[in-house]
Amino acid sequence: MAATIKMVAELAGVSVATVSKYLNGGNVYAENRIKVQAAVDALNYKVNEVARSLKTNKTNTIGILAPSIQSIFITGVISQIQYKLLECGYSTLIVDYQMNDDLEKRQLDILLKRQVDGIVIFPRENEKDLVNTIKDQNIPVVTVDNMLEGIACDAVLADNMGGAYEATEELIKHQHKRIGIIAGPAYMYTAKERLKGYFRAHEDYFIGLEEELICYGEYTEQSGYKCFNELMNLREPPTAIFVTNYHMTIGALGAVNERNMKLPEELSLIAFDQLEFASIMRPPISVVEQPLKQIGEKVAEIILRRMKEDWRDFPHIERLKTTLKRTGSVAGNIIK
Amino acid sequence: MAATIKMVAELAGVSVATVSKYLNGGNVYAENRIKVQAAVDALNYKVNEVARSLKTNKTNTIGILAPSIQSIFITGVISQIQYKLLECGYSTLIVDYQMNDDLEKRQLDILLKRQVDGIVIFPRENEKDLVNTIKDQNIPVVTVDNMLEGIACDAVLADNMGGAYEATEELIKHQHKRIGIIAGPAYMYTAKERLKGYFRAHEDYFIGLEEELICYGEYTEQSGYKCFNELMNLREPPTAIFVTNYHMTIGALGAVNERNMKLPEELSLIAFDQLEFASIMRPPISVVEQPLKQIGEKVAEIILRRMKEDWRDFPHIERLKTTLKRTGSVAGNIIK
DNA sequence: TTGAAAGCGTTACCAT
DNA sequence: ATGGTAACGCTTTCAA
Repeated sequence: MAATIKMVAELAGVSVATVSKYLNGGNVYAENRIKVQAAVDALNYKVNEVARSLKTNKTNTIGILAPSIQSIFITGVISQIQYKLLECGYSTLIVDYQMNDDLEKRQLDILLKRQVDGIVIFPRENEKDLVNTIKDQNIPVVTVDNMLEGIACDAVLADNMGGAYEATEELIKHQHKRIGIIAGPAYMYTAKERLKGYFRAHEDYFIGLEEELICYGEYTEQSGYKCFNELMNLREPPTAIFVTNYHMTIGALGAVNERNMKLPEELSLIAFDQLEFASIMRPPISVVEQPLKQIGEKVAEIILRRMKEDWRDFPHIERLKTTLKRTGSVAGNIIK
Repeated sequence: MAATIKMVAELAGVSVATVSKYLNGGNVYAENRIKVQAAVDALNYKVNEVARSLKTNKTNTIGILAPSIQSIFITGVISQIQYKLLECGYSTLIVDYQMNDDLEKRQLDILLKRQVDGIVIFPRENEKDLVNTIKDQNIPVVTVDNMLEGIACDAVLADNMGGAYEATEELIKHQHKRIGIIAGPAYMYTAKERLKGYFRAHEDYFIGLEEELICYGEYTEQSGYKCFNELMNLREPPTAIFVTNYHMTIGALGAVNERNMKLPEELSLIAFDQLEFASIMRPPISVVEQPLKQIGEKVAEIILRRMKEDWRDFPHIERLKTTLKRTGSVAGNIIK
């Protein structure tokens, strides 16, 4: 049976109120401080956060609603959020909805029932209702890696357009004119932004866009594989391909192997996302990396501010710079 | 302001006791059921789990204490645990101690203060004290991917010895006689077991062990790189290498590239762990995979049983079979 | 500075 | 079946 504040008070010979004040850093006679601390030690007392939460109406917990916890992007960001929040005395309740709409609702419900003080959500597409539900309860919410259009909500994401622009530009500068893109689902904000970066780079360098060079995948390995083959089966295949996320890159590289193609001689390739294995591929894969740490830090910072009722810059949209890692998967003469 | 049970009771014109009974599936007049449900809907009432927990002394939460949530092994297992527990109405509070002893203690403290009903821990080495602390509080605890020796505790892990045996045997069957191993830290249980499998296979096939072929890494990328080079710099280097975890495999493969070596012609290689990229390497890397899902399921099953006070088979040690994926990174004539 | 007591939202006992 | 009420462990107000 765990010790309670009452037991501590009795052992120390003071009132419960005094113990509470001591524990929360209030003014207590030096003499009593010692007695209370002795009792705490003797009983190995630990405050019951459940009771505290009920009384204070604050759980010091923020919920994180993620589509999956098996993606390095997501866990990297979450890990950083956790770390930052921990410093400020907050815990995180992470729930994973396995890309399933129903489960997502249930999981959000759980977070709400547990009275989390704030929510971080990695939306996929249609969670406007969810976000509104949360806002209705006056719970701060920050979205990550996506923007829910037509809704006022803080959001933190990578500069997807900028990153995609940089990737495309890198290919263009290597003299590529026919650049294929394996894009994400047309309804996803990040996918749209990445595509936009690809478009802009073409415009800026006066290269015409070819419809057939744009293939929409589903951010999955299978679709990456399929799109890659579609692009390479064109009458006039691209000389370079930009793959816009991790899983599709795996699929595309599988197809590269199957076709026994040599990178970068036969094809230049550049990817978007965190690729732990990028450096050990032969050749290493050039990649536009997202700033995981900074994203996590920014999310934590914003949600902490909101929980302190600081709404000055609401809604805040933060786009963080990506990093292009140039390695050996892009070939061609460099112009410029 | 969120609705409370009292507000529901008032609106429905019944007592809070009746509402509570209704919510918890007790016997309530059909007429009242309807009235209460109507009030619940009207107010968008959601039970306050914090208050419920205080009263029932159960949080329906289990804590997961992991060294990091950025490893696919760990997140794969956690994801499965979450999923299974969710079905039974439990949530999971995941905390990540970033391989840091102090942080680990703090995080455990948080779990305890939050009154979790059970704890799953991925220990590294010296968490016997921690586990005892938990047991002292009568909180069920299950360890994953490690065995704390000299302590009675449920444990679920891959059959590390069997998997390592199989990997080594695979190499032996391809006529390799000088097989290097990049082992884990000598103090880690899983590392010891994997090494033991390597030893046993040598014994069973009457191949002498060579001290110099055993290199102890730290389960990190850097150490994998370093060990690989040490092995290949031997006067008589191995013809095959068994790398015993994910990170060291990345390091080793980096060294392979740097040396511009051709797998499997110049060296056979086999790895242990989940390697998402194994199949897209050229050649694909043969790998002994851990049964993530089954590990997660088993953990959930055991902790659920313990929380129900079913201690029949305590302490239960479960070793789950690994799977050898044969691909193209092992060469040699096959004997059998 | 201290302590008695109210009350957070819920459950569960017990009388009705 | 229903409802009044005590109790869970804590914080906070207010009087002393």
